[in-house]
Formats: sequence, structure tokens, C-alpha cells
Amino acid sequence: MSKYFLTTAIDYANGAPHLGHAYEKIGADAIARYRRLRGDDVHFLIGMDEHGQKVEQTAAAQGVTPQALVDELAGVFCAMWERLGISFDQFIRTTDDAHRAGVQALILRIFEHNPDDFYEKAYEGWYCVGCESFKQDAEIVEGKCVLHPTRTLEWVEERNWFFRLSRYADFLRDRLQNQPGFLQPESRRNEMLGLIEGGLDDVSASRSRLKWGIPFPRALSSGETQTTYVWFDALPNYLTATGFPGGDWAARWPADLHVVGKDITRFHTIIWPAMLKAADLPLPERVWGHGFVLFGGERFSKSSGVRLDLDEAVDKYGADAFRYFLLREVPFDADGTFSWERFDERYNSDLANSWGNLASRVIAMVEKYRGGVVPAGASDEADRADAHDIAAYHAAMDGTRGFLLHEALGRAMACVTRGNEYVQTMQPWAIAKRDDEDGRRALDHVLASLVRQLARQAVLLAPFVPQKAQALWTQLGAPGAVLEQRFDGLASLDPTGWKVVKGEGLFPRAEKSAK
RNA sequence: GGCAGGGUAGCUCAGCUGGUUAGAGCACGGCACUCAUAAUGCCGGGGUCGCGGGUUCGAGUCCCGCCCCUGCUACCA
Repeated sequence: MSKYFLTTAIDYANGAPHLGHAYEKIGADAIARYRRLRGDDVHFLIGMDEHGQKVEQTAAAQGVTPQALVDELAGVFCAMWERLGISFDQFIRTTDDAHRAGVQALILRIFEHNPDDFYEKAYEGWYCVGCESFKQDAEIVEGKCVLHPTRTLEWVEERNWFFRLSRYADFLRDRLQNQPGFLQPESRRNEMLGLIEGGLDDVSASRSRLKWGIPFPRALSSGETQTTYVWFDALPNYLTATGFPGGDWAARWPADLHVVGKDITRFHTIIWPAMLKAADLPLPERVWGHGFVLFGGERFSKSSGVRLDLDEAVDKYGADAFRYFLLREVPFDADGTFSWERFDERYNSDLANSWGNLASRVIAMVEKYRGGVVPAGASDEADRADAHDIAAYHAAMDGTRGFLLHEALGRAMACVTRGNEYVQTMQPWAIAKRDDEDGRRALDHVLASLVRQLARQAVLLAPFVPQKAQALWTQLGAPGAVLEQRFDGLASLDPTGWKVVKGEGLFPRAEKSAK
């Protein structure tokens, strides 16, 4: 049993969870569940990024302490992940004591292994007193901060710790070029290579004015102790989650996969690996930069306030339908769109009409023609055809080509379509009218094949729609839980003797909604 | 501005190194069937392959120009 440690980006504690957060967690959850069905010893980490200026300011605006604010948000996020069926094994928060200690240990380890990688330098830039932070050109319009146009920006210098990122350009380029799986999809990899070609600048490792954070473990030569800046505060969560520097952190580290948004692949494939290299620690095996979900095709401007309410989406057809829709409709390697219309269409055509109805008709026939007990039957064409789709399903999921969840789902659904074709072609209701031994045997064969197909579908779709997959598994009378199954066992799956139980429809068909 | 990717049926997309009448799913229309969640199966209508040139016996597929969209171009995360 090989270990599989996968993570998602930690979410910034500055507002409620939105569609983008959910998409990433759902995608990573499907991968985690997929790995478990392969038999891997999975550890799935998610969490919250709780330090920084914005948290401090938001808390102040609400009249609460930063800690109270992040405590509340952590609860809100956690509740949403539970609701969406995210099977995380660990929820890390950067305000955890263990994380704080781990960050400091990591920094000290860099000082120890590569003393020259940290150095003092003046950081200078336009500083907005209103924001209490430095502003980049993009945030400055006509010489004023866009958020505080009445204030005057000040050119400020402060002495900080800097990390010598520039030193790792060759190392990083080599890694990206020679280990293609290190960053996928390829478009992201090319962007990072381009970025490196343009030259890497050193990055700040500490800030003076920042208060809500982790104390940088070394004082400046002036004696001042500063606060650890974002990269060194947030990114190490993946490492500190293992218990680093204590316990047997090395048993879990390095991470096998970081699932992150395409907007932060840079941090995960440039800065983070350089930090680890500087500390003489193993690098993560893979980083996957997924795309974004747009909403309704609209330009989601801040003014229009267009935003998807996650609870509303889950309320509509349940968490699994929402999971299915996002992962089927939005390519995991590119952007896609959420719209209520498409959600309704997908729900009815794929889940209700195809899959739910296939289960319903098969179970009904086993009850009607065989008293609910699945007869014995040898494998046939349908099993062989399914095997092709299953191979393609794995090829899309196992990382060799990246994590193409939408493709894997397409393959699983191809098996469902085949099941419906099979019923129509075999016409079990016609066979049932025959009153001879051959007819009896033929019907046994067809029903056994159909139940076998459905059971396989339950396993294949379990990573994506875990609750519904289990519901089907139960209705088929299959033993144990679907999540205890292994892909290895699919080929020899034998439903003979299972007692089916027709329960609630898996996905009740929805009438055309007005939404 | 630079670099990268993309513009193919109403919608979401396949179309490898150029080659018979451009494909799939959904949506739409007709037919069939009745085990089933009025579900399923079969057949069908529907496309100036962003625009304009060029190379070639032949281009959605190569070259040039143009238009449009998206991403990256680093200290909010």
C-alpha cells in the first residue's frame, strides 16, 4: 500500500466559501477517493490561511479580534466541506501552534543549511496608510491608491529579510523540464518556464508593519524582530501538517500532489520548491494547476454582485449532483462555466434519465422476474466493452496525463449509456415471456450482466458521487461499502445471489424549473 | 507591449504528423419499445470549420496578415 499525500490550497480567511473554493475541493476530493479505491494510503489535507493584513483589517472593521474572525470562518468553511462530502483527513489552520512552530523551524533550517539564502535588504515602494500595505503599479491610479483615493501614497523603505530565490532559477528550470509531471497541465508548465527565463527576483521573507502573523525567528541586525511574510507563512502548511519538525513527518512528506488554482501555480512551483531545496528537504512530486469556474457566462463584475450561492446549488439536487455537474461540465485543466440551465439539463439527461433510470429498470426486472435475487451469468460483450472505457478512465485519472476528471467521468458515463443500449437490444421483457429452459437461462444471463454493470458503475462513479454510489450499491444488495471496494476487484466482481432492494430513485427527475 | 493557448452545429467540445459526403453528447423532430424516474433505443434535420490572402492535385488541418477571447508578465492571497 503506497502512501498518497494530497493537498489543496489553503483558503484565505477573508470571506465565505465560494464556487472557486468548492470546485477545487470537490476535484481534489474525487482524486483522493479515486486513490483510495486504488488501494493507496491516502492522506487528504485542506485548511485555512489565516494570517495577514486583510484578516487584520477585516476583523477590525467588524470589531472583533483576528482570532475570533478566523475561528468563525474556519467553522463556516469546514461545515461547507462536510456538506459537499469532502473526505479530508486533516484540516490545518495557519494559526495552529504546530504550524507556527513548524514555520519557524523551516526558516531556521534554511539558515542552517544555506545561511546565505536569507539576507537583509531594504524593500521600498508606495505605501498606502489607509491599507497599511505596499501598493503595486496595478493598484495605483493617478498616483493614488484605488481604495483610498483621498490619501497620499508615501514612498517608504523598510529593512526586511529577503530570500535568495534568484539562486534557484537553474534548479527550478531543470526540474520543470526534466520532470514533466512536476507541473501539469503543460500550459502552466510553459508559463513557469517562461517566467524563469525572464529572470527571478528575490522575495521578501519578513515585514515590519505586519502584525497578525508568525514572528520571524531571527532578528534583523538592528535587533528588530519582524513578522514572517506570506510565502513563508502559508506555503509551509503542507509540510507542517505532517508534524514537521517533530514526529515521523518524513513518513508522509513529500506531498504526492498539490492541487491548486492556476493563479497560484507560481507560488507552488517556483517559491515553494526553492524554499524546500534551501532547507534541503524533498520537493512535492506533482503540482496540478486547475482552471476556474465562471458563473453564468457573465462578467461577474463586483458591481453586479453575481455570485453563486453554494447552499442553493446543493439544495437543488443534493451535494452529489452538484459535484457531478462541476466535474463533468468544467474541464479540470481549463476554465468552464456554471449555469443553472446546464445544471438542469445535465441533471436530467445524465443522472436521472441515464443512470438513475438504468438502475431503476434493472432492479425492477430482477425483482419482477427473479424475486429480487440476482441470478448467475457469465461475462459477455458488455463486460469487454466496459473494460475499454475503464482503461481510459484510469488513464485520465492516474496522473500520467494529468487529472482529467471530466474525461474520466465521460468514460464512466459511457458505460451507463452502454447499459441502456444493452437492455434495449436484449429485451429481457421479451425473453421473460418464453417458457423454456433456454429462455430462462438467457434471462439469467442478461440480468446478471446488468447488475454486474451497475455495480461497476457504482465503483467507477464513487469518487465523484460518493453518496449516490453507495445508495446504488445498497440497492443492488452488494456486500460492504462501495468505498471499501478496489478497482483491482472489478474484473472478477460477481453479483450472483445478491438480493436487490428497490429503494428511492437515485436521482428523481426534475421538472423544468423556472430558475 | 511581450510570451502562451484558443475561436468547429443552438450549447459544451473531439477532430494526430493536410486526403473519400466535418464528428460526439445535450437540445430539437420522427419512429420503435414497455422492464423503467413519460424514462430508453433507432433514425433525422442542423455547421461560409473567426475574417482575408497564399502554398498544394487537395486545408478545419500548413504559411502570411487582420479581428476577437483567455492565461502568464511575481510581494492581496
